Amino acid sequence: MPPERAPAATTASAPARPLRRDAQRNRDSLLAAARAMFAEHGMQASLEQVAKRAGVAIGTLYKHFPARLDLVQEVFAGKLAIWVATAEQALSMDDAWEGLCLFLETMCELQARDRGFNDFASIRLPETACLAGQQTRIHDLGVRIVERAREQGGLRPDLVPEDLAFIIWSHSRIIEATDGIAPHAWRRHLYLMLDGFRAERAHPLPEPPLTPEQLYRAMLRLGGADNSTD
Amino acid sequence: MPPERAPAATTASAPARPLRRDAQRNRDSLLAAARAMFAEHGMQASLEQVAKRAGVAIGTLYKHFPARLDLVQEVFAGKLAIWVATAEQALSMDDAWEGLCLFLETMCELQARDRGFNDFASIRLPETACLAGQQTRIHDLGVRIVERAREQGGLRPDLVPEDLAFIIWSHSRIIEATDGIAPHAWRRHLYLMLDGFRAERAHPLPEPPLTPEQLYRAMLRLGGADNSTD
DNA sequence: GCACAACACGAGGGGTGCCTCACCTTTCGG
DNA sequence: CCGAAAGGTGAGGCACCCCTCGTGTTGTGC
Repeated sequence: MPPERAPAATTASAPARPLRRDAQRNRDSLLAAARAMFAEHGMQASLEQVAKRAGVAIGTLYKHFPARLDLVQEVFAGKLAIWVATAEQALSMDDAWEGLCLFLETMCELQARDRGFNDFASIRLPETACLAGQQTRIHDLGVRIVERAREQGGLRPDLVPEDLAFIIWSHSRIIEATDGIAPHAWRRHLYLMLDGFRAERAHPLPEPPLTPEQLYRAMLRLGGADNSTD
Repeated sequence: MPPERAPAATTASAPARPLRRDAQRNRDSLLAAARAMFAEHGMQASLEQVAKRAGVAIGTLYKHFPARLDLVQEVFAGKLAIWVATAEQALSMDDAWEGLCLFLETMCELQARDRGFNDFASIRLPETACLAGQQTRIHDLGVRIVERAREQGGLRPDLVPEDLAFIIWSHSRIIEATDGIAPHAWRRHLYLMLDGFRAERAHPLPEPPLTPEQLYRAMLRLGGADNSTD
């Protein structure tokens, strides 16, 4: 267990100990290749394919990114930052309902453009991961966006932040199905769901929401820990 | 390409040429094992595991079911029949909206109880498959259920039968996420979506529905035909 | 321009899963 | 009770993927 990893500047010079020039070049190729592979094939894309696409041996990939998650996190750090920024913008809007729409639409658009991010949004990183903090931040912002929309009266009062997971998961599969066939279909689904989210004329729901623990466990599981039945 | 397959009595005596007793026994074990494996692990469960669970050699499995789809179809024929029967019942109800609810709730419940059926419901079988006709029947019944609910005024007028695929796909992922953690969570999501489906809550949708061709292609793709990017 | 640390390489061991086929074993009709 | 046909078997070929590590290469500071 390596006690620490350098903050890992994504492309440019690093402060601590600048990589050798060939190392930096390979690292960049790997990240570009991974970005492309993950976008096309999802977060589970073969690392050997990534290395091949980067024009680099598999051992080199493992030298730079000992675990798949190291690669995943560097690849998606940027999009996660966009997501966070959008959430902050959404919270700053006067109309909380419009803020919610902006938040969800941006989130779904990020998912739709990148099957890797689609997977990434559905899971929860282990607490030791360096992006775990950003994920927590998104979570907190989401809570506030939902609560504000509820308080302003646009959002139905029985809707809780955990319900947003339904949107993420729904989209995850809808995008898998329609990607390349009907690239904007997800938006129709989103607005159907949003109509279900509105306060006006809401009907009672038959089940309580997920508890935070249930949500956490579900997202962890989608991440990787196999709880098989054996 | 064998020109025909016997209608394949699921467990009992077959009319054409009764299987040898050991063969029948093995066949039944295989079906039981496959039912269990598919229910736990989805339609992609390892066939070698299925054979092992049935206490039978892998070659025997392939002798009875030369292609995975042969096994899948026999396993899910029963549930598909239940689905069809429910759809017919839904159509016979006076209140079309309640019919729609019954139809969707039963469908989702079948999905929730069986990860294999969850996958199965999301795909379209190739036209040569022996259950393809039943799938077409479900599709037709779904169309009539939706149209009737629209005509009676409960369902929003801009909702088309193809939109039901959103529910199937959504649930597919939600069940993957929450199975064993929050076993009824899917119902909350279903009723949120249903609120979005009601005529009284409709707001304009930003995208046209999937065309039947798009839907068909999307479901075919989830089935298996890889359209890779190479 | 040298020497050594940093790095790249890729064969190879381990795992999983698909599917086939040559060779036994069992059943069942006569 | 026998023998032929139906059926069962599982090693093995193939493909994929994971990850490691001993060896060879290259950049860089002096």
